[in-house]
Amino acid sequence: MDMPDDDLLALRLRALAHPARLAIVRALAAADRCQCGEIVRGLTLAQSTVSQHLKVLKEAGLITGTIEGPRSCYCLDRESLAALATQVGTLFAALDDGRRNPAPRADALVSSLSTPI
Amino acid sequence: MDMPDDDLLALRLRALAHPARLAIVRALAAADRCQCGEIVRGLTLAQSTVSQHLKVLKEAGLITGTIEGPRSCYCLDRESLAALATQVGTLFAALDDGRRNPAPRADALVSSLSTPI
DNA sequence: TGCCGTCATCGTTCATCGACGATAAACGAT
DNA sequence: ATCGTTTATCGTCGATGAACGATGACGGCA
Repeated sequence: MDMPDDDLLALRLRALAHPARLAIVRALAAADRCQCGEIVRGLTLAQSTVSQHLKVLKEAGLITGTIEGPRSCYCLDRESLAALATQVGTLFAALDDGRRNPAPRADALVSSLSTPI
Repeated sequence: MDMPDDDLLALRLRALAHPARLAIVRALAAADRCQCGEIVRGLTLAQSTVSQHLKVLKEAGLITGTIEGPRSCYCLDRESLAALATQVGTLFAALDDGRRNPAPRADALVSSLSTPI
C-alpha cells in the first residue's frame, strides 16, 4: 500500500503512451526480436525518430537492445513488462475495491493523497 | 486485431502517466466520489494545477465531473477504466503470446506495423 | 584501404506539458 | 445586493516531447 514508485509506474506508462511506441512493442511481441531497420521500414517515420522511440522504451526498461555486428537487435524485456502488468493490475484491482467497499470516505482521501506527488 | 484506437489507448495511458494523476485516481477509487478541494488539500499543488489534472483525466474519459451547487463532484468512470483494463490486458496477453509461439518472424512485423503510426 | 549499410547521436524547430498566479463564473449565505 | 467560497479558465513561463536532417561511429566487404 506504499507507493514511492508511482514515479516508476508513471514513467513506464508514459513510455508506452505513444502510438508509435505501442506499435513497436506489439511488433516486438510478434517477432520476438528484430532490428531497427525493420521497424523503420514498417513505420512511416524517419530512422532517427524510430531510434529515439527505441531509446525511450529502452530507458524505461521495457525493451532491451544489443548491438549485433553492424546492426542492433531489440527484444522485449519480458520481466519488466510483467512487473508493469502487475502494477497496472494492482491499480485496477484497487479501483474495483473501492467499488465494493463504499469506504470510510473522509480519510480514505488523506491516506491516498499523503504521498508528495 | 485492427487498431485505429491505439490512439485512444495511448491517450488514456498518457492521462494516467503522471504521479499526481495516479494519486488522484487512487484517491477517487478509495473515496468513490469527492470534490476538487479535498484533492487540492491532499496534494501539494496549486488549485489550478489540480483542476488541470482533473480536466486531463476527464477528457480522457477516465473520470466524470458533475457540478453540484458551488462545487464539483468527481467520480471514477468505472466503465472506461474497465475498458482500459481490457485493452491493457489484451496488450500484455499479446506479449505473452509471442513468447509461446516463436512466430513467423518476417511478416509478423509487417502485419504489426502496417498501421500509419 | 576505402566504401557502404546500419544505427546512434546532435542540433534544431515546433508543439505540448506542468506548474503557477490572477481572474472570472457560479452559488450559498448574510 | 454583496460577500465569501469553490472551481474553472486564461495567460505565462520553463521544460520536455516529437519529429526531422545531418553527421558520426562501427563493422562487413570489395
